Amino acid sequence: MWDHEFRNFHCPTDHTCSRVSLSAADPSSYMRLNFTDSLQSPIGYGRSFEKALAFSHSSSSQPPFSSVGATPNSCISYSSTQDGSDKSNKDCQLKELEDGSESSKKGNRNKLANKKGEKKHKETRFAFMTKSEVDLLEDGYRWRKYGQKAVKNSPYPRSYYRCTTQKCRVKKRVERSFQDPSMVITTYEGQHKHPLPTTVKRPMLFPSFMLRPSPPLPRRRHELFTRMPGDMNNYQVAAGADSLMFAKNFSPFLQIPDNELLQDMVPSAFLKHEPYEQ
DNA sequence: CGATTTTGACCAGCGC
DNA sequence: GCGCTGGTCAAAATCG
Repeated sequence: MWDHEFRNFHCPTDHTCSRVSLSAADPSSYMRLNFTDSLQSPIGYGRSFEKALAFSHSSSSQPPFSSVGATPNSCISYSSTQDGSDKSNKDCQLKELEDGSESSKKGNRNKLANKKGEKKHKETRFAFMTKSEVDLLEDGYRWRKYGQKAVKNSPYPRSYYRCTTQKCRVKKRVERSFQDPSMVITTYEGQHKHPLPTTVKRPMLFPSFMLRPSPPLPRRRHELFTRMPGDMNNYQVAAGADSLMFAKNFSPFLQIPDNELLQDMVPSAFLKHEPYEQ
């Protein structure tokens, strides 16, 4: 069950992918992953999530990796360190975030970005699972749905959203696990470079409501689960929607101060605020 | 009436 | 080359 769920999150090769970069500002800080055999098993879904890996493995009593110099504004992405070589493990490489030009004209969009010999650039992705009744969790940003596709072997469709902020190219995908319909898989792609919208609703999971002393409890819960394939019964509850202090609960893998937020540690590469670039 | 969602069509990448 | 699949577009429908 779980193996299927996270097939896309595996390193899609049989290489040892053992480094997780934690901080965009400080590349020297990183977490080290000790992948289990299950993670190194060849898998069939290689096209997704090969750039970012943000799940922690909790099937053993020992944390599978420890944080080293993690910063609050850490970004989690993933790369391979096998032999220090890139040639044979392209699916595991870490790539820096880039802003490509937008080419959305029908019929031209992919041709322009995919000239002869050039591979289409893929933004860094970050994926996580939440337990929720609703598919779309509030993260403080405004999203516009631009597509929905049926997922193979699943009765639940995958929805595609784009950040509504002008010039922001961040996307996210939301799909419900067909093995455990209570679980929602959310995948962020790209990085926000603008502030949170001022008119947005209070985020359910992400932190703007932390600015308020005692926010009312949301009616729906979003619990963030972080784990890797293995023991389904041993996942980590990393976040509860009624509190953003959950970050400390995440700490078996990420050492986050008590007052830090999920936004500060997990999807920060995608949610962190930087001066808006016009 | 503008913003958002729905949905069928289209396109590219990949495997066979 | 062909079929499958994932991702995106854009017109129409719906919403607020």
